[in-house]
Amino acid sequence: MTDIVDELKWRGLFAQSTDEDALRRALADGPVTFYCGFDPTAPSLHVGHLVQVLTLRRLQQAGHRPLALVGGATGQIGDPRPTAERTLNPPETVAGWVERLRGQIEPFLTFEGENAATMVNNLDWTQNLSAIEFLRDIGKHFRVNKMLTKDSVARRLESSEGISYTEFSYQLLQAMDFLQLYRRYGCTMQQGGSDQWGNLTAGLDLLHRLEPDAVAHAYATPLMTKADGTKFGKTEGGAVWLDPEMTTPYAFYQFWLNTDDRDIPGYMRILSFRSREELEELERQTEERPQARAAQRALAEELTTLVHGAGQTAAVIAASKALFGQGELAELDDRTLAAALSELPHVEVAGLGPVVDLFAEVGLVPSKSAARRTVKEGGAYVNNVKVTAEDAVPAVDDLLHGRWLVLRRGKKNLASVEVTAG
RNA sequence: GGCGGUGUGCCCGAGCGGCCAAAGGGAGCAGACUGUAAAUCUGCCGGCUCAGCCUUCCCAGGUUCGAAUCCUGGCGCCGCCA
Repeated sequence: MTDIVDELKWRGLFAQSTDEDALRRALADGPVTFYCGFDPTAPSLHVGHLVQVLTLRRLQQAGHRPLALVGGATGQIGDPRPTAERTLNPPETVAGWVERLRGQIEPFLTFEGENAATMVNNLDWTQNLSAIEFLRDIGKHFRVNKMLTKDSVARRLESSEGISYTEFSYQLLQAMDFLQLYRRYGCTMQQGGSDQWGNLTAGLDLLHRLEPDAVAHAYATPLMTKADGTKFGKTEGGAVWLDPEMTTPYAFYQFWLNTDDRDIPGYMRILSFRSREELEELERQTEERPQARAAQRALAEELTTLVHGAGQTAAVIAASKALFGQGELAELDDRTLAAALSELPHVEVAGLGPVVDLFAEVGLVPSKSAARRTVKEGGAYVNNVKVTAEDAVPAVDDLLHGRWLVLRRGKKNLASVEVTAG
């Protein structure tokens, strides 16, 4: 039986923790109730959140009891970013996002059995808290001197923008969560990304101060990094979201498929639920035949299945094969093509217009100017044929099966146009 | 509260009355090479009805034939003093 801490360490999922021996003992002794928070700052979680969500799942599978907190309160305040002050979102908006995030997290956890998960919301213990109570009961336990040393706060103080009192107060709110979850659910461990370390320990400090008998821990997962130094989780379209409306399952799958060879072994360990033996075999394959991208395919398939389901995954794999295949698009049969194209960004038009307009309409480029540029640079394709003239207009004969065009920008940005009339 | 400084395109940052859609760098996009990878080289990088036109240099007024550049007021930020 592998010790869960050893398991997390082998996977590269153990960035830091408070007293490691104590934590190891607690996790070995029996079910530990632990929590991880997600702030609703957008309508969806993105791939960067997967580390946390999947670690919750992993720990639950190891017998522990997860509390998944979606911050209806903290989401209205905003954790200070080192770069700039956040724009406040209306409370109703945040409330809507809370519901969406809960729905995204729930499928990863089990809400039955002895270590059933629980969804919690910090609005429950903050909305009726008065400002005076907050300042007296919570604020009194925080030293501003120490709060100022928190990295994101310190950096903001150095910047020309400064920091609002609102965001400065964030760490108190989050710290209060740990205290409340300890009191309400017996929660004794907080999990978070290592960028949250300051917040994790702030919560622990508050808990220790107000509940002197509590034995609690903080555990941080590493941040996902990329070998080329750019930020993990972004593509040219921005963040890669879990919401299929915001990032198509096809794009989600492709995101993982395109993982750098140097990154894939580490990503597999962090994100995959495959066994150690399987992972080591995939690592070996990556080393020997990187061009086959066996590990990338395995991870893309596994994560797409977890997030979007097996049916969607089969569809996007089929679509990827069809669209990146060597064969002629025109030779694909109606059904295969229709299925593949349905995975792509899509637009319906009544009649055929200039290629440049079509590119802009499907969102393959942000403007017609950009579309012209792409054509000029030789990066625009219609049905895999390079567009050479800026004012080109597709002919009716170009339509695949009488109604579709496949637009492509660069090597792998695809979209489809369906002509519904004319 | 006083004095001084500062606010430029996604980010950093030059410009200090016309030659400015605005130097340079970063990020990003495209092309070549590849494996839907990385590295490298090349080009592009406000919008449009694109050899031209339109909208930008914190906001609102003003001076001028003409302003990112000058003046007035406002707002944000930084520093020093109180």
